[in-house]
Amino acid sequence: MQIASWNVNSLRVRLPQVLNWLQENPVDVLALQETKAQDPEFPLDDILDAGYRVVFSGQKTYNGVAILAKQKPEDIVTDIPQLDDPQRRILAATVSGVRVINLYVVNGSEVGSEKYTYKLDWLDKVTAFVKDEASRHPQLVVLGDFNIAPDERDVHDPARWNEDTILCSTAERTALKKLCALGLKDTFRQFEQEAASFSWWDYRSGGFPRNQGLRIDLILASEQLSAVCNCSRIDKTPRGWERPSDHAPVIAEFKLG
DNA sequence: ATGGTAGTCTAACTA
Repeated sequence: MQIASWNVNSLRVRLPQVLNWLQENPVDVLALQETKAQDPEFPLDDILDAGYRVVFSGQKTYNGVAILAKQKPEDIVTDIPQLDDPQRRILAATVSGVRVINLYVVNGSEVGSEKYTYKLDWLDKVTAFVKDEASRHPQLVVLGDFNIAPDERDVHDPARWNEDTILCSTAERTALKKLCALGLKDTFRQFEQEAASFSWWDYRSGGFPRNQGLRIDLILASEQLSAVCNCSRIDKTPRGWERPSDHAPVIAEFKLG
C-alpha cells in the first residue's frame, strides 16, 4: 500500500499537476493540504474520473484538506474534542483498514506570536486526539504538512534555521517528539537518505534551484505499520514543473498482509 | 535584519 502527502497550495491551480502525478504515481492514498477550496467548489468529478474516491474539508481562501483513495474512505473525522476551530486542517479516514490522519499543521508565523501560541495549543489538542485514535487503530498513519523540521538534518542552514526560528523552535520540535512518543515513527528516517533532502522550498529568492529547503512534510507510522514500511521518499519532480506548489509530494510504501 | 514570490482576491493576509 502506497500512501502519499502533498501540500498543493491551491487545488484549483494544481489540479492538472495532481492528476498528472497520480498517473505516474498511482498511490492508494493521497492526502492533500492547502486545497484552498470551499466544499461546493471541490473538483469532485475530475478526481472521480481519475479513479479515486475522495473526502474533503475545505474553507474559503485558506487551509483545506482532502484524502483521495482508491478504496472507500470511511469513518471520517474533521473536528476533534477541545478544539472548536473554523480552520479546516484535520481530516481522518479509514482506508482498507488503515487509519489515515491528514494534518495541515498551523504555520505559526513567528516564535512568540499569537499564531505561534495557537500552533502549540493546536498540536497539543491534536496529540490528544491521535492518542485516542492510536488506541483503537493499530494500523495508523499520521501525515501531512507538519510545519516543523524535526532536526538539523532537515534544514539547509541550521544557523539560519535554529532553535529560535519558526518551524524549528524547541517548543515545536518538542511537540512533534511528544506526538511521535505515542508510538509513531518518521518513516523517512527508517531508510538511508541523501543529505539535504527537503520537501519545501520557499518561492522567494530561488530556494529550489539552490536546494535551500526544509523537510516539513512527514509520514509518521504506528509500530505495526513502520515494521512493514518498505520505502519512504520525497518526489522532487513536481517542484521542478512550471507553476509548482512550494511543496513536493512525499510517499511511503507499506507491505500489508 | 530585510526582502524576496505565490495564491486568493483587487487590499491585505498567509505562507
